[in-house]
Amino acid sequence: MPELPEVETVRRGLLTLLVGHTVKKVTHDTPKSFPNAMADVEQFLVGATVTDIRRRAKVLMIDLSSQYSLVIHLKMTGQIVYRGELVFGAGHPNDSLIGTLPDRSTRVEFELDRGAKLFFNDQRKFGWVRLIPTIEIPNIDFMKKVGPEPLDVNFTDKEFIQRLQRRKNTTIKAAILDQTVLAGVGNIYADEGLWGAKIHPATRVKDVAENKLKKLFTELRYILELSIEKGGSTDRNYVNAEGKKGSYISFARVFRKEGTPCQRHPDTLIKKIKVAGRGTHICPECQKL
DNA sequence: CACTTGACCTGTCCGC
DNA sequence: TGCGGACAGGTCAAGT
Repeated sequence: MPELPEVETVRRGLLTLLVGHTVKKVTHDTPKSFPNAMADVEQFLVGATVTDIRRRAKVLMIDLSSQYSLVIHLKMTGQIVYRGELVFGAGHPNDSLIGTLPDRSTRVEFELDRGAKLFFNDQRKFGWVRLIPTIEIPNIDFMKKVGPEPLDVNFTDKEFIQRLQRRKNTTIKAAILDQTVLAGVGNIYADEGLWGAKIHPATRVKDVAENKLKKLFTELRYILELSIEKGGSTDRNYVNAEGKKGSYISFARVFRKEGTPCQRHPDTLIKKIKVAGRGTHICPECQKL
């Protein structure tokens, strides 16, 4: 769920809401969600001020004045939600969007100055928050192997094709979901991009013509940009930093559209199949093996 | 090494 | 209505 556009939307929200706040206190209910020693929390988090919010792939980074950062992966059901007296008062309409916090999915609660709070909620406990020195972020395993940012202007379609073709015997869907090939694409945008490029998701990479791969790159970039514009996709759990849902899903052409007509072939219904172990949505007419 | 599958979790939905 | 099982999808570990 939280893929590149969703994490980017959270980043932009936090940039406005969180930068400048000082952390007063931290509590968590699940060691798995926040595995740091409390001694580190006391020394490098409590009393520190938020200086910047960054994103790489689907990973969010909250930089602190202590030269440490909160590194966050939302995985499937993670949420980062800010609640501040300056933005939401009691009875504010946004309260109804996500309910009262903390709730039973709240894993970490950050108390901030000026009465504000930051919540890390995660129903399924796959996500995590880690406090690490800012300078060491590039050395964590994920950062060392993650591929280029799709929206980086220096990432050329030639390189995209080269990186994809390293996985020549796997399916094209598995290849674009592989974070070492390129960063940030998950199940929703994989399906949307493959429909846009008219490629069947189960096609082996080696069997996809280069002009189609080039088209796929263009489509993925277009879709990711459009989704950021729409505030991301809310399928089930995702909300932005203010607890609000995204609207991209209403623009989706195939994702969760099974049984509805294809936009290019009104007589053909979108079908749901399984590729690379994931629910996959296709138009059987424009995406053939 | 390349590739696939299962595990991690919990809530929801579907069929009986 | 209750209950079991399938499903949701990001990443890593373990398996082929």
